[in-house]
Amino acid sequence: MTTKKSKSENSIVDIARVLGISPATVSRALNNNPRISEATRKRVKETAKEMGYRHNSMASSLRNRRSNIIGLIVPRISMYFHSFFITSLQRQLQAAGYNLMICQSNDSVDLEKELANTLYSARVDALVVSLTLYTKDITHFEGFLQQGIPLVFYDRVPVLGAPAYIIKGDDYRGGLLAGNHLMQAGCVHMAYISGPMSSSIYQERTRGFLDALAKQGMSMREDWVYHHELTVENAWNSLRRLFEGEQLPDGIFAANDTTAIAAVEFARERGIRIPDDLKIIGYSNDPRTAIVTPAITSIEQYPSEMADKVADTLIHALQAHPTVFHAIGEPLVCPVDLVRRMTT
Amino acid sequence: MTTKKSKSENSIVDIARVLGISPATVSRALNNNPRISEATRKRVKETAKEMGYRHNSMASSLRNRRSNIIGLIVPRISMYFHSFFITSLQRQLQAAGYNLMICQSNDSVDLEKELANTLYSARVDALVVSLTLYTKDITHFEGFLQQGIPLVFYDRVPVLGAPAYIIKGDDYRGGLLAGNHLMQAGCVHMAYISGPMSSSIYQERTRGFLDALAKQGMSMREDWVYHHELTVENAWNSLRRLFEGEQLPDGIFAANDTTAIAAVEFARERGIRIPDDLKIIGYSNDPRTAIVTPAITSIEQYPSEMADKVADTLIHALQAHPTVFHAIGEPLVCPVDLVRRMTT
DNA sequence: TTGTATGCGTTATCAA
DNA sequence: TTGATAACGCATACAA
Repeated sequence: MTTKKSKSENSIVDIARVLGISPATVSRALNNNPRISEATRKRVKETAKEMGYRHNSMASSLRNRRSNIIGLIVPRISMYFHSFFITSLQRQLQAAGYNLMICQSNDSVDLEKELANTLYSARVDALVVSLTLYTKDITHFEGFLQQGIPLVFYDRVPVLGAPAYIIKGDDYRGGLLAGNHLMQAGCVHMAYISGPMSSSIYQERTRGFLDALAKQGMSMREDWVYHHELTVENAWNSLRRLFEGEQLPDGIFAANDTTAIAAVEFARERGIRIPDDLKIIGYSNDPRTAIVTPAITSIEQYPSEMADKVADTLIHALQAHPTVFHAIGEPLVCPVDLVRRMTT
Repeated sequence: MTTKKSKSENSIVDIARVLGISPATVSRALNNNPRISEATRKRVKETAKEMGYRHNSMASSLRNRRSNIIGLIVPRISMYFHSFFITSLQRQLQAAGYNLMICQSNDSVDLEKELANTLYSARVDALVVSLTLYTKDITHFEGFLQQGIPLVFYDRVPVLGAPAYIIKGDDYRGGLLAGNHLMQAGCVHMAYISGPMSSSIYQERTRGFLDALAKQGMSMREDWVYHHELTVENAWNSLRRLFEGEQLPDGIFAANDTTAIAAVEFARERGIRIPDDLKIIGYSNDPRTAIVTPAITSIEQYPSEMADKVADTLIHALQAHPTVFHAIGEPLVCPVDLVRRMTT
């Protein structure tokens, strides 16, 4: 490899000059426009290669009024669910000729707003968003709607709905499955550690879980329901409080796997036997749930399949396809499943 | 309702027309050019806001010949090391006004080439790359060098060097630490499960590990050294072969944590006691090593700190700073540390 | 089949 | 302090 810096770049105008033809012809030849002769096309492409020509996406985007870039705002790239979602989404979009501009909100509403504005200015052709835990107001996405730029919310979607494409997991059913499973396993005194109710996913998981219990005529001690960000530290704090009273819980529904793992470690430290004395179920089927001892029962969300749905929706919307893949504002709900392991 | 067709977008020309001033003035006002009066600036900004104006990065990029986009090619976004590296890098670059275009090569050389070309055409201002396991030829990055576009390799860097910025972990020392630690823990019959030697990181970890042993006058059975992609399946295959002979190993250096975790699970299944009968050390200090039982000793690579170095290098290079942060072609080597847990 | 002319929206240069 | 103009590189409508 050499470092030799060549003179300034060659444009289609330079190629045209060299070949003694017009820039328009060069442009058409390079874009495989059928109205150009095979001979010219070949000549142009060869010369372009020789001259080290590279297509300028910025100029092309400006002229075409489309960037071929799709924006993605995700709370945290390092979360299992999102990292697999992204991998799958990117593969699909790449194949369709789009590039992904991935940004992390880090669960900060302010940062989410800033990123939305940046991507708006960057003229992304579409925007895909999984909201922060605390996003209530979604006016920072209004510009996209007004400009008719396809907007897709997935997983953590606006609580109050939105005139956008909405693709979400069946969190209600996930909660229901968790509740039913714990009860079938014999739990009578259940605790629930959930994320903040400002997020759609925890609202629904909570509703599903409580409905499951209610259907069996069971109710929960209010002080055994915790709502906070589901970090390791917060989990331990809640677990300590949960186990400081007389009555001990015999089942815990942890609304994410990080919390479920913390619960397993907490139980180990306290010498609480799992699943005999305490049953635990997590959420997301993070691969970590399979490697801890005992392996944790969890709810699978199929991130790749959800990404496929998002990609399909995007591609249809971007091509202004006559039959829309699914209606704007009508949530598309993706299935979830219980994965039973050793903690229940 | 009138039939007035709502104009899709307002440009600075539209703002200029409304205010009866020139587009140049509008541009300068919006860019906080000091040669514009405070009054005008305020008037322009207010009107821009009212008219729902958004800056067009494509046009601006074309004119300025810089996109403010930095390309990133990473083998797999879901690997712990890379996902934390990305998070940190993105925060830094965001703060400096750059957007990241993240792409995954999925350890495919062909895809890496394609992505390099795409990002080249997309006119990224700089490119950051961690190579696939198999990339030997790096001519697909030559265009960047020829155009003087800053090119940074990190972690998995070109084996033969390159006239680019190179930032890597101290894999040689990591291997050395692993070897010394196993020997200090009393291991005499060690096995080594490594990734393909086509990758810089495994070359160096291997060299370090073998050097450590050699310094103590120890050598390794050649059939106890495995080289393959470090997946769960491959790990189990190698482990099975490793334990099918008469002589059993008393120590394993796994060149990544996925393999170390597999080794722990394998030992559990076989009833091999850890660390009594077998000691295990992994690489990367993936958080998973801390949650398996027993928790695994590993080598910390400090991904965030490496990202900081990459960000510093990029920002200096992009500003054509007189004092370059570090010389082109001279690898910047980042420290690693041993994190001792229960498997040694 | 190819050429001419124009404009996408912005900003740097030069002039006023 | 502001304005007029040109150009960044490309792709299209229209003309030939």
